[in-house]
Amino acid sequence: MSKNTTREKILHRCFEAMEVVGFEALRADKEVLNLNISKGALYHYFPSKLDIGYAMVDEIIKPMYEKKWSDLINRTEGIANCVYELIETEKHNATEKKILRGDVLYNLMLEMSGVDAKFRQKLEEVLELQVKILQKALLAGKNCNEIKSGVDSRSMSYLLIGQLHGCYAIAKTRASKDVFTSMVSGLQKQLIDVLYVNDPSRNAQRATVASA
Amino acid sequence: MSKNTTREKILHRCFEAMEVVGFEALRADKEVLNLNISKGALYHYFPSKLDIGYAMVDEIIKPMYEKKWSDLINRTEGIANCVYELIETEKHNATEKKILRGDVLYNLMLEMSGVDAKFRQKLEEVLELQVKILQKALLAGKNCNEIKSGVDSRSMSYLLIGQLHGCYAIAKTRASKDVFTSMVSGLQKQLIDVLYVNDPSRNAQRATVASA
DNA sequence: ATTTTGACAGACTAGTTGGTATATTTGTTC
DNA sequence: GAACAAATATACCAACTAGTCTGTCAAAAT
Repeated sequence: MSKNTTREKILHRCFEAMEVVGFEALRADKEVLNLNISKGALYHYFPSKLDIGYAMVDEIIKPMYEKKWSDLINRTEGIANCVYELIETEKHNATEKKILRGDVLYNLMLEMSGVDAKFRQKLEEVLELQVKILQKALLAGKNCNEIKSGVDSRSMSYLLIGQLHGCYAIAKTRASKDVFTSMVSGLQKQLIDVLYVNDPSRNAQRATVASA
Repeated sequence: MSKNTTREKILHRCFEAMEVVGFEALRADKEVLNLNISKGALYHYFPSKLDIGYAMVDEIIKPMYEKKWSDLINRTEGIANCVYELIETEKHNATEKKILRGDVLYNLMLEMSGVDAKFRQKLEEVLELQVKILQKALLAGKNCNEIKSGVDSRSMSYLLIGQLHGCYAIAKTRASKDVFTSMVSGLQKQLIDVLYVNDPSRNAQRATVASA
């Protein structure tokens, strides 16, 4: 987390740039030059541009998306509500600028999955990590009778992640935050029908989701 | 449709290449060289690479996605079934290779929406075209009591397109056709709960979808 | 018949790319 | 303080990029 070492400074700077322009359009040397780090230092820490990409996925993106769903980890009750609130958070975190950029992971997935096998594999890991968290949570939700017993937790987890992706993608092309929030709201409504035994949007109780 | 003229040959060759590698990675001059068309000819018909992109969207992609939903156009009955079958078609058309490539439009949306404003606008048009067809169909579906009256046809149309996108995106990174088909099946199940008055998957009657 | 035009050919250019070679500095170990 | 390795700087490079330039050639217009 500390950005003290040269390597970490390089990594975070490149990540910030890549968030905006994508991986292929990232000019790593020019980015680090703005930090008064030379090309020599860059290639001292990373043998190639792709290796910077791998490191970004492993060291920044993966933890980022684990944290995103962290409220669900090891939770045994209030699952339905927690899932609902996490999706709600997604809406609240959206800004016009972020929507134009889209979601880093999703962008990378589409950009790099077909370009480099190792990159694809690393992105798949991040995807799988999220799916596993969700899957476990949905299973727990079924156990405490919050989530309908008919749903297959694994495929539902994939679908949920994919659906969120869809919202980002459409909103990016529509270039509208409102499109995003209304699509996510639509998604939530759908989930209420499909997933939940009770309607979590009716829970007036304070959000069980920590603001960490 | 006829690929007889030089311009059309250029356009279709570039499109085929772009389907695989994306727009930025497309080397238009090298592609057309394989057709024994020179760089001079290329830049005779298109002032810039971006203009090739615009033409591809307008002249190839847009009609392609209109055709995709064409069975719904002006339909006044059997809407629910038709939507269901069109999604079913999506599954059947999937091949391992196609899934690795992903969906052309969705790929372009993520790649180009943030890069070039005119490109974004043209992609938005294709999106809007699809949404309008779906929206009209859902509305008609409500009229003939096939589709639940509670659904907002416009936002549901967006969501549906987005959800399909999500399936493509995840399946691309998971590099698996099976992931795609199972996600789409999950989506269909969801739609049955959310959208339809009756369950169209139970309609054993021959598909109302023409194979055109 | 001559000029004009549209369709093409292909060598060339200016700029950029990711990456390397080599040199120098800094820190560490004996 | 000599020896050695890690860290950093910088000039350089080959490959590649989109796009341009000049020119040819055949058909149409005058």
